[in-house]
Amino acid sequence: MGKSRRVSMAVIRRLPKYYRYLEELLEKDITRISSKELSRLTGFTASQIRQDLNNFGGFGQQGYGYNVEELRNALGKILGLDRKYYTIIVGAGNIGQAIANYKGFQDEGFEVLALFDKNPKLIGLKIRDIEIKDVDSLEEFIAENEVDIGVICTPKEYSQDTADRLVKAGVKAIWNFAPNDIKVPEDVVVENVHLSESLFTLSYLLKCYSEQE
Amino acid sequence: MGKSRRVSMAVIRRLPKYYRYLEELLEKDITRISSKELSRLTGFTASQIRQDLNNFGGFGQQGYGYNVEELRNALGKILGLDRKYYTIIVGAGNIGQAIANYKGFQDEGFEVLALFDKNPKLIGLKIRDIEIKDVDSLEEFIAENEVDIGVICTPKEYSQDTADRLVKAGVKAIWNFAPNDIKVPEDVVVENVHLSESLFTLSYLLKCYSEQE
DNA sequence: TAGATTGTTAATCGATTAACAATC
DNA sequence: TAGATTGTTAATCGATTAACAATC
Repeated sequence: MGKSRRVSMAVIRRLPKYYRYLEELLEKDITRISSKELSRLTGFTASQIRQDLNNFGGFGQQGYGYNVEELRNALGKILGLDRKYYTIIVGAGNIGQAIANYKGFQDEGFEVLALFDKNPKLIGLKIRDIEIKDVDSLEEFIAENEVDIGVICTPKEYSQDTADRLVKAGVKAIWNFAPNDIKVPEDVVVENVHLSESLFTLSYLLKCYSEQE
Repeated sequence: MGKSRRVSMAVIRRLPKYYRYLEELLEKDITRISSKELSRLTGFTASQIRQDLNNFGGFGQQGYGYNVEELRNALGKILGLDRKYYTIIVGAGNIGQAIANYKGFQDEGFEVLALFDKNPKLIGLKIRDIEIKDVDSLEEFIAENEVDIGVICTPKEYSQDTADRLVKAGVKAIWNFAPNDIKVPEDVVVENVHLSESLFTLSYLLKCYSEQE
């Protein structure tokens, strides 16, 4: 049923933000919202919001706006949050452990099944009740468990090798925290979190602002 | 000397990636590179790369390309990486500790002076040799130390209050890991790392790919 | 010199904004 | 009904790509 033209990445990256604000509104027991009000919250223009949403369907009603709960649910479905995802984390260092510890993802349906590391001092330890396993058993684990998402938290030297192993074992989605890019086949999706790029952007902006004075 | 028209955010966000690949080339002792080769590495078009760089000056040479070291240094200067930054981290939970532990930032000139938390069990502990202090002493610390960047790693309930306090104390740049947006005055720059938005984008993309089959 | 590759201008493409008829 | 606000089309704006003269 893929009737629609492909939705642009610019739109897609705004969806989670809409979803987040709708969750917030729902918590405050607000039942309806107009694109104008949503514009004030998100900083996007009302026109853009209506355009974005209409990529996926007409969720609103003239003269009324949008029902918060309906729109939240619709966006959740669009984002694929209406199901559970099983994840594993490769690299049980600082970032790997921090992600395993973070409960927010669990609440949204992303469950961490296991951590993997090659450091014998870490293997066998538990983060919450998630075991750190020997990375040598990675393929075996994936073969025996449904793994939807592989999270790469290794140093950059191992990120490509880890990606290759995950892909070969059948993982179709990778969340990459290693500070370099990885190559994967076309049917595998990668989302990068390049923290240093984010930090460098901040330092650029800070420089610009201080020069203005 | 602000001669140039303002550079678009799209360009700015590509600069750290150029910088990263140039560092990599330098490590491999490669001395020159053309926009065409850089295109192969980064995935951006050669035309775009030349356009991007020419926002800041003519770093290349016809028939030759770019000198890797020169361009790396030029980009480092543009990004503001030719100086040291003093940072503090507010919120010494999983993510706060992970960032404090990560040595990569230190190597690029970002030094963590202190962590702050309100949990008495954490106050007094050290991450590497960085002390976790009582968040009540935040203002005092900023008054007595040069703090360029404040990193917010608190739960979402405290992010706005933390931002307000940092801003009031004179901090001009905020790196925000809390899963919500914060409001700051115009002369303060904020860079968000919204991990759940990143994860939701991944789940959207995974859904799209699997539906195609 | 001939070949390569830049810097830059012009052309294209896509995304955002504006406008408004439809309608709740 | 009158007012509000959507969905959608058209207009604008900005970013990317193509092309090529300049020149190392």
